[in-house]
Amino acid sequence: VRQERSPDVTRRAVTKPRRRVPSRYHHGDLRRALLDAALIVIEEKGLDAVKMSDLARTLRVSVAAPFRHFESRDALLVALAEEGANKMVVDIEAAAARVRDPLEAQRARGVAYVRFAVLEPGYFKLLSKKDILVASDHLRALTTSQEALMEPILGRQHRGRASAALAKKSAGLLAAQALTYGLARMIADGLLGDIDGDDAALLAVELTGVLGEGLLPRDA
Amino acid sequence: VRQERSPDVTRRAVTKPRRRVPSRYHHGDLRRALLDAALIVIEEKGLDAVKMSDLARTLRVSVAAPFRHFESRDALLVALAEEGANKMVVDIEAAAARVRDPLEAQRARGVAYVRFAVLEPGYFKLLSKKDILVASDHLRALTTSQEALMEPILGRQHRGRASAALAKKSAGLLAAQALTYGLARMIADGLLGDIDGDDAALLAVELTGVLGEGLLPRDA
DNA sequence: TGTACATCAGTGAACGCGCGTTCACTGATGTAC
DNA sequence: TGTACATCAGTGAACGCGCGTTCACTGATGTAC
Repeated sequence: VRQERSPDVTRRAVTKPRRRVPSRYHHGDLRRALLDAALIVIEEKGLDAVKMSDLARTLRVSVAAPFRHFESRDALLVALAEEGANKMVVDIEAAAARVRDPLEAQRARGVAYVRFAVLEPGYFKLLSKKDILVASDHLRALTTSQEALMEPILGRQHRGRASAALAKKSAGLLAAQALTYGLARMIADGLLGDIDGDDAALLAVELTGVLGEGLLPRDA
Repeated sequence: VRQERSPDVTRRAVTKPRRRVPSRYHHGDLRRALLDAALIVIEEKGLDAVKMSDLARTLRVSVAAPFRHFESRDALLVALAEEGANKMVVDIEAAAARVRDPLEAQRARGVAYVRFAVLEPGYFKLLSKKDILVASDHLRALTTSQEALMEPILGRQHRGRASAALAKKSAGLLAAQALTYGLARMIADGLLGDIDGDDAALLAVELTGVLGEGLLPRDA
């Protein structure tokens, strides 16, 4: 009994990426297809343009079918956001891992972040919707790092050099984040027109370069 | 005849800010009240929460009444955005005018921008909706400055020192904009939690300070 | 000062559409024997 | 290998609600004479 099932399961797993063509009744992998289609809609027309019925129509499936795979529209978007968050983290850490020096690694993260915003505008837009991020513990974790950086800067009690140094370091980190976040958002919001991933990365490199060296003349 | 009207008009203009209390049939200034109410809703619950019928209910007026003053919901939002854009420009230029040195003036603009984002979160959110900005020539003009900065940076043909210098200057300006835009957006998007205008301004001062001096140690 | 009339800014009821979601159903697939 | 049955993933029709917008109307206000 088990002998028969086991190979079956294996074969299916192996051939998974291949289309199952078939009867058009049972869709190959509707769940996957819904996520993919939604992402494309977000890229092209924004989050609000994602309609369950449109997705169904696009995939030539009845309007009720999507609800076999997602409890609600929100659930679909949250699932998509989680995929996006994973991809983003993987991309960014991969970029950082290629560099030894910690400061350069941080810079590489910033560049990768901007690049991600350009290459995956759908995911990026989705990941900047607060109400969607809040809907999942997994996603919430992504966004709770920045606040800690402010404390040393805003804390009025700069007693001693240690805390002044900490404030300076925090300000540097936050400046770097604000800069990369700002650049990414400017691009995503269309303020810089259409640009490709390479140009975006180049901009990120140049701007973080400015941040490193400073705007003011260095009169030794 | 004219003698009678003239003083009337004058008196009305002078006492305009005062409430006209009255019959509750003719609302004192429904147009103004609608804009104010919409702004509050945006601040508290976001743009999508602005419903014409809710505004009407809040102001104790029938659902049809708002349409006597605005052709459509969109028209109301555009009018509000125009007010916001005016206020923003006034605030920013006033801040810049207080400073002599051009570089410091630019920095003051950045600080004022961040402050505006915090003090007027409703206007700020509204002004970052692309489809609303596009709806008015007046607003479109606000957003078409950045793209020009990219050219010198991205232009592959860095022939001669002049263009290299230009690229450097553009990179500096764009870095400053990205940084302030990023900080403002981080705050508006709630990534930094609740902070007040003074803290926001302090953060902006500190971060632009970092940008001025540079992150890397200055080994003379 | 009083009256007629135009105009403005409300009312209240309803329309209509878009869209998420549900329901009872049915065809296809996999498993047990 | 063939048959019975459970289960899964579809269908198609409809519900229902939220909300922008419209329509014919009416009360209030200002102006002309």
